[in-house]
Amino acid sequence: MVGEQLIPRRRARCCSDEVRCEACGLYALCRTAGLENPDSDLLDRIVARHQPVAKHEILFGAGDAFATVYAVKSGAFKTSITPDDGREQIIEFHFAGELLGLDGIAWGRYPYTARALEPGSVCAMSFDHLDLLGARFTEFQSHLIHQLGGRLAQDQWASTLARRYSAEERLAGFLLSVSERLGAHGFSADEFRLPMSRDDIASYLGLATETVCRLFRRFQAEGMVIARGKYTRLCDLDALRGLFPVQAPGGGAVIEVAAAPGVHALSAAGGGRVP
Amino acid sequence: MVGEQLIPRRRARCCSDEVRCEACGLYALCRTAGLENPDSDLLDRIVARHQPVAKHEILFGAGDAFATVYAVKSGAFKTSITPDDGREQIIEFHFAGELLGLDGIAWGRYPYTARALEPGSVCAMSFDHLDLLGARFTEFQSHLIHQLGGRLAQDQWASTLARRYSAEERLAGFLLSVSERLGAHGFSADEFRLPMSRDDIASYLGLATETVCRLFRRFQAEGMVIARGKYTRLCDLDALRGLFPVQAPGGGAVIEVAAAPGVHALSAAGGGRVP
DNA sequence: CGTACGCTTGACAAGCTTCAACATAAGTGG
DNA sequence: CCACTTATGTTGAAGCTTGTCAAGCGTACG
Repeated sequence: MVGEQLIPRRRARCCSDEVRCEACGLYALCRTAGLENPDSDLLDRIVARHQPVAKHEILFGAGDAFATVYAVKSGAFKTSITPDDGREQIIEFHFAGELLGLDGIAWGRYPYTARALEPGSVCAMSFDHLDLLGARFTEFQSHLIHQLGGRLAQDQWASTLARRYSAEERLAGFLLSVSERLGAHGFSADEFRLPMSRDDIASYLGLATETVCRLFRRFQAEGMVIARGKYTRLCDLDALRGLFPVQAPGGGAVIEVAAAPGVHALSAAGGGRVP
Repeated sequence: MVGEQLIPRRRARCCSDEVRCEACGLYALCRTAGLENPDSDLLDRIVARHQPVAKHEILFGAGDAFATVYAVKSGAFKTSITPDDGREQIIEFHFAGELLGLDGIAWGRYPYTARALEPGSVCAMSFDHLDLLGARFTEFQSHLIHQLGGRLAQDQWASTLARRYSAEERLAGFLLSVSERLGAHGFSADEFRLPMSRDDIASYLGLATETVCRLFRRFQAEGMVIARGKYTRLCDLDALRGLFPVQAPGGGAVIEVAAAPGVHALSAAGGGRVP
């Protein structure tokens, strides 16, 4: 009997730094596994919740056997690979509410290393004992397919972004993307802490650290942002959108779909919007 | 009763330009739908096989409702979007044996346009009547999850490639990727026809057409490739790998996994290799 | 056989990286 | 709590890669 005690949908700190379950990428999967039923301990056998993670802690390493999908509850992570030349290449950043490790499903191993950018917590869903789900397994898969499909479209987009655009456009696109993703999970969309270093941003965008620095300075001189260290405020979203005019397809769709109740992943075209 | 007549696993032209079913990305899904049983017409109600496609023909357009996943049987396709500025941006190329349209699953619409680069044929799997699969639906989903996971890892990789590397490295990586993908589906890995224009390659790699031209010429001058128009021969794979030292993760894994019999998608860590 | 499109090549300009030096912030031990 | 050390961030100048513009060439297709 763990029940509500371990599922604090609304914690004391309402505007806490921890994402609500309803806004988490794992929500649909957890719900399938019995989240809605406090008496069921099925969920607890599949999902280890609220695991604290220290800064710089490694969640999984490149090549580790795939067994778990993580959801970031609070804090932020980076995924990266380190080729032979030793220079770390950032693959993606992962903020509260987003999933980590899905890419390992096909290969059976995680293709990159996941490391915490700051202290935080995760929920860990074990994929080893999904047979416990029984009849719910099919529904579970449907939600998983939705998650994968959404990530696929998002990554195609990020890939295209990186190829086509100039340094200025990339940084604008990056800031807008962070803003949108934080906003989609219930955090402030125009004022936040960028938990990663300038080096990480540069690696992610395929630029030199110095270029990122200069661009932050220029954006600030032009009144578009205020950047003091990791603290970042987007003052003029429209100006940033002017620099990066293309809207990401399905940016927030992952969440909408995942949170929509009763969606049949393979036939529904997005389902209804979450109020 | 169509049976074997419509499933020519070995056509008259053994080394035909058409990929074998066993090497096709849809194979595991087709098998689930009854490919192994010639008497079953279930497959025919779900998959429209060997549809001819003319050069430049559009398979689906950006924004069209998602209903079908295509497998390229022969020929090649490009997927692209055309933003407001009117300049077409290539998202990805798709060769024989590869899937098209998976990205539409989450959004319910195809996020880009798919167009034939040359005359070819496709198999079209309708996602509207999957309820026909009945008890096999779960297995079907497992294979689908594998496909999605594989594509996810591959796209992460392509994205990273585009960001980090110089023009020279990108073209080397591109040629190696084409080589590997063609080889994985039973075609020659060091001598092939590049069906797309230099413009398309440039757009895909985020370079100017002229840069791609100059690089082809330089590669040829250095004896790494022979390029006469679309005909391409990779003479020195090792030299190319020297330019682009990082191995793509799970490059051929999609096929291996999809073709492996009886793999349970969510638990198997890659399964056995296909002989 | 002719025309149109794609491909190739050259000259120049711009943007970004690299290298180097310095400033600031974050961590560490006395 | 402060001084020291190390990592991270910022700024400037020089050079190289790549894009842009312009023109000529080859080839494919009607």
